[in-house]
Amino acid sequence: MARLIAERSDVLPVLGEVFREHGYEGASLSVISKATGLGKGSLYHFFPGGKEDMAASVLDEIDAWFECHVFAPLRDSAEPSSGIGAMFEAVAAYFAQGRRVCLVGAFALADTRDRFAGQVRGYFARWTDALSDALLRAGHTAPVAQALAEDTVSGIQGALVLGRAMQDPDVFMRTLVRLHERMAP
Amino acid sequence: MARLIAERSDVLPVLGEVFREHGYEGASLSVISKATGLGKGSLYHFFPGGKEDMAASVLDEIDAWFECHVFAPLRDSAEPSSGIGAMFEAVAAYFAQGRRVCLVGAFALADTRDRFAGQVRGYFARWTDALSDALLRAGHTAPVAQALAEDTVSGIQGALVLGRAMQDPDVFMRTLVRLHERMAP
DNA sequence: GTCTATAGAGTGATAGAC
DNA sequence: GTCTATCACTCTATAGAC
Repeated sequence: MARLIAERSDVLPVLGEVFREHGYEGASLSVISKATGLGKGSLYHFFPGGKEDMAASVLDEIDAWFECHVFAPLRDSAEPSSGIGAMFEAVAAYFAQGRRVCLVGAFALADTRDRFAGQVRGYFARWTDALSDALLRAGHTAPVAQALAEDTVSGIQGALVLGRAMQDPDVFMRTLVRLHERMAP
Repeated sequence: MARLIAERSDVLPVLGEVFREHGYEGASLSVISKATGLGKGSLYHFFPGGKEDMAASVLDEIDAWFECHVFAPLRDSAEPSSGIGAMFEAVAAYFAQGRRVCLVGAFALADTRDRFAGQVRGYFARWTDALSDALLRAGHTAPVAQALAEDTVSGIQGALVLGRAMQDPDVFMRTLVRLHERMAP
């Protein structure tokens, strides 16, 4: 019954949802095993480092997705405003209009921060840097671009927290619109 | 050896720090027992409902602190701007200038959201309502007051996430200053 | 004797590693 | 699937205050 269904890359999105729903500690191997349909043996074959390996791989995958759909457009768009527009669209889609939580943000708040400090920090550092760069090219001064970038990235995270807390995804989309409007030069 | 040291109310702040540091799932009874210096017997005497009871009591205590130092001043200050000023001061102190995380926000992002949904939601609902009320009395229109209140509360949460992620507490204080400035009528 | 606060051995269940 | 460690929790025992 070998090599029929799964590849490591097929498992990562499922793993991501499990960690999002249950958190790192709450995602037990039995929950993971059930969600992925893989036995513990297969899981340890794909992720020799166990649960920590799984979470780190999920963070890597998230980072790659944002690099491709958010950070790169911010840096590389000829027209910075279109890169910024792409960012807001990608973010709205990725977080399912506020119904989905940011795993990196959740890891930052929990004790998982220390365990995955480098990946957590890198994700947010690259995001704010890329956005600040785009805002600079859009005509803002360096300190304004820096402040706006910080406010926007943290505003997105805060809206995800508040939306989840209030059980109202609209909070997220409303906030996204206002954050975008504040960037008008 | 009875009735010498501890009262329930003495234990709550310690419990709060334990949950902040380790999260709900990560705060095992042995960690809690060690941190509080209380055996399981005492813990279950004070909190018959076990760990869930402990966390709910901590949330209640946090709520009471904010009610006293944040929500009430927002609602009751003769001069709304002084209530708002008091809020920013209390928030900076409570979150230790960004070195301390918001337990309610962390619970909102994790699977604990469902378990403590009412308390999590109530905390944020009362905060945004009280702030919106103060902003209204400060001269903003109702929709602007509502939007500003939402942006401010979520901005505070986001700054805590970003600051923790970047391991840079200054992010929080910078953001607090900017959030305050945006409220100028 | 009764009540409250305490400690901690002992429970079955379940965790993650392999 | 097997392993050991640890989980949340229960229960018994006991100290002192009334």
